Amino acid sequence: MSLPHALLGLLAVEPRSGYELTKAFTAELGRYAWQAGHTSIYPELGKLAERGLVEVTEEGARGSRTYSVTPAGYAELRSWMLTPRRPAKVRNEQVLRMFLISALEPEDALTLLHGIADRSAAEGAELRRVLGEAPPEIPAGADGFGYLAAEYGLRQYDAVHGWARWAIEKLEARAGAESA
Amino acid sequence: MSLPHALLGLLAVEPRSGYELTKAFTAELGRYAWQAGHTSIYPELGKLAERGLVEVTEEGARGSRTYSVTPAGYAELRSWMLTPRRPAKVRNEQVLRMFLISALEPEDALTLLHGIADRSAAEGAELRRVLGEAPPEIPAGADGFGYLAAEYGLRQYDAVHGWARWAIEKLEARAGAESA
DNA sequence: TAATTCATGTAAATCGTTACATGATTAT
DNA sequence: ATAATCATGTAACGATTTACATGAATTA
Repeated sequence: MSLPHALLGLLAVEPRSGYELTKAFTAELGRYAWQAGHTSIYPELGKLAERGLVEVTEEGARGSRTYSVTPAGYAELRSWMLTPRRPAKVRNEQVLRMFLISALEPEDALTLLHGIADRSAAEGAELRRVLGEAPPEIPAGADGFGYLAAEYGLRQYDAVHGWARWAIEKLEARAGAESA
Repeated sequence: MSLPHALLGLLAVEPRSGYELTKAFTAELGRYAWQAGHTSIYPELGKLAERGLVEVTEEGARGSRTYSVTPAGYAELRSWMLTPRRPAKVRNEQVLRMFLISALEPEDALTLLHGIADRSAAEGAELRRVLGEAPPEIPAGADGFGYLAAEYGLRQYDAVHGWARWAIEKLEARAGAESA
């Protein structure tokens, strides 16, 4: 259960409300790393506050509460970040599909692989476009957040794309050899 | 909830018992794609059997039961494989750490990145060694399973390694600029 | 014959998602 | 005024994990 650490990490970068945290999980964070909805975030913030790892440092309009990490919270985050437990929790529906490709008929497998190749190329290009507008160095402090993540996403798309193209070639070679 | 599809996929490649399926989840499948333990696998097999998507095709020693996919089960698998639902479920503790790196002090961030770079290099090398012993073409049928997955893992390690080295360089450049 | 591995299961507790619910503020 | 967005929450259900439990077959 890594949700509490995800929240501590986001709040360590910058204090936020539950609502703002929720938005972070619908962006890249939720897309590549960890998903969570507001119905798990709000109760978890309550638990973290009870444990003294976060605290409400500001209350705003519409009953919004801005949370910050406490020193104890930062210590907990740091410990979790630097001591990876094995095995790490992994769950990725897309990757699962890739692992199961051999279960399909070759024709279906190729259809799926072409879809993966096309999508990874398109999303990589889009991300590259967005990154092209960003500064060439990592901005200091809170602005640096997302910079490393974006580059990770980019390399991820490239890796998936390369793999899909490779797999297509291999499958087509096999099909060719069989019909020959 | 992708567990039923993971099971259908594994059984479509080759009929297995719950025990054998459990072992598959502790190997690469569980490491990169989807985790599950025997306590969720056995009940799920029961549910799939009730729905007519799998059936027991063999009973062996020690009460073991070998399951196979039915035509209906294969149809369900195929449909799930070829129509990716958005957003896909993603949960990866290691990737989460990467996303939260900016929350750490630069010194801690570098420690973490060096650890990631070292581990991805070592695991990539090990996988490369294992793959070096494999045939250069995808084996037909059940033996082809794992071949695509292994190459995916390899490219994954390379991508993570490249990213970590890039991030280390960027962070060191920033640290240098600040102290200058 | 003792330890290990094979092989399956249940129960309780925890975690996560979906559906339901409310009200304040801002933009059109 | 109306719609959209901001902002928080609870309840019920479903999924997952951890702990508990059993016994057969194999290996040392």
